[in-house]
Amino acid sequence: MSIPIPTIKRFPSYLRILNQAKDAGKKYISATNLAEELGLNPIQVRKDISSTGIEGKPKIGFDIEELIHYITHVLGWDNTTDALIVGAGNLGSAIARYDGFASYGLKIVAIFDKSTEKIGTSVGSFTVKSMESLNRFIMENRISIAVITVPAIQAQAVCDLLVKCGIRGIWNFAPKDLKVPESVVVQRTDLATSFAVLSVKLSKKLAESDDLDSDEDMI
Amino acid sequence: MSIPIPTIKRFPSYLRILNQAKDAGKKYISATNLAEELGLNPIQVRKDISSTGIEGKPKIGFDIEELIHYITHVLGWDNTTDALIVGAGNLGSAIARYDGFASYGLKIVAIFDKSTEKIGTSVGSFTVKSMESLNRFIMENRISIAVITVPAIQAQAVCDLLVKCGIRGIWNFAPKDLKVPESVVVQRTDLATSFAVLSVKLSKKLAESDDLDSDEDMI
DNA sequence: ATCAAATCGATAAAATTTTACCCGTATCTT
DNA sequence: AAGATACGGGTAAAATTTTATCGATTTGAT
Repeated sequence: MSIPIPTIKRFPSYLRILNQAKDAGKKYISATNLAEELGLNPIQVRKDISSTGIEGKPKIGFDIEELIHYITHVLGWDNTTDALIVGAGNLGSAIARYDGFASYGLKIVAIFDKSTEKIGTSVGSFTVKSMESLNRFIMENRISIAVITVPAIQAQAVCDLLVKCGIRGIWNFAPKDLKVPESVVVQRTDLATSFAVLSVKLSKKLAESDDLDSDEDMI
Repeated sequence: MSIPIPTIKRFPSYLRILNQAKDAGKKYISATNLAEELGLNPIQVRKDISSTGIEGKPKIGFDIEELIHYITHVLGWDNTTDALIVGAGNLGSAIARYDGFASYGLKIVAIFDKSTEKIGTSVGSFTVKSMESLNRFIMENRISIAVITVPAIQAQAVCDLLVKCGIRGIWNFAPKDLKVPESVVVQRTDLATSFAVLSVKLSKKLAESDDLDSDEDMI
């Protein structure tokens, strides 16, 4: 019944390819095709798709529209959710200006910062609001998702405040593991984590090619 | 011998806590302690640490300095690697201005863009360079890592160019699954993927608390 | 109309990752 | 000095995720 997290993580990539294929005028796509496009195992793609309950046709593949519809629904991206950003630094500003969230069903509606120098200035189409106005804003606009882009040292305090204001989902870009009550969901997006994987894979790869080099020398 | 990817992904978090503890003047830390700090299972922490070969002392824990040293080494963060950014948009600029990469052993040394309007302008402490100068720059400075922050539609072309120039590791922020030769490593950092997980967990959580609410109504 | 090729779906095997369990050891308390 | 406690380490079990296998189905070609 519940869909594995790794599958959830692949869904956005599927969506990208599917939308691309749809735009290209295609009506069906096979798991094999999707897999090639993403560098995945076709069997895995079929399994992922099967978790949505959608059925395909042998020799044809899956109905693209149907896949898009169901995956979007499973991700909850078919309804737009309003969110706010706390932290108008480099990253927060970049996120505020990014216009690609619409396709994730996410709509940034405000950005907050505690610095008096930033309050009132504009970031993209927003005017930076004060932390004092945060509580009221969340209540009045029934916001349930917040994006944290403050420095690590302030992250927990901001998080606590957000939770107190009733925020239920936190997308955390600060390099800090936040503690929240059981009723709140935190998802961390950490550059360090991502880069760690790149670092290790790269060293391994470089070591491999060094090995090859020395092998070749021996010929 | 080879360390599991999930372990690698947890290492940066360990490092953060360890450095924090070190700064607080502590000399030892237990797996239990680390686990609490990060919301992990202590057994898992011990297992992760055991993959570095470091041994702890019962009732005391692990030597913090030693842990920091080994984890940093495993991640290859003990030597600084130069990297460049391609794409001086919002995200590229934010990354160029971010000064936290030093602790990952990563040093951004230049930023490139194809837009004639951006070339020559400054982003943080850098001056945006032209794509024409990319090849020469990579050669002369022996760059092996590149960060891609161009729009999805240009990502593959930029990637191909980088590979041709000899780049071996690509940190891809574009929402696109890049195809590269076997000798090149790509790591994608995708906002959509991260947000997908948040979306699904949040809907589940909200559904749960709805259930609770209705349960309570029945009392 | 028959056969080959492509693909799906279900089940099971393999691989990976997480968690449990038990024992030994160092420290602290009384 | 004895015993309780906190913790590490090793082995094994459990859970999760990925991959393989095989039969069934649809299409297109001969």
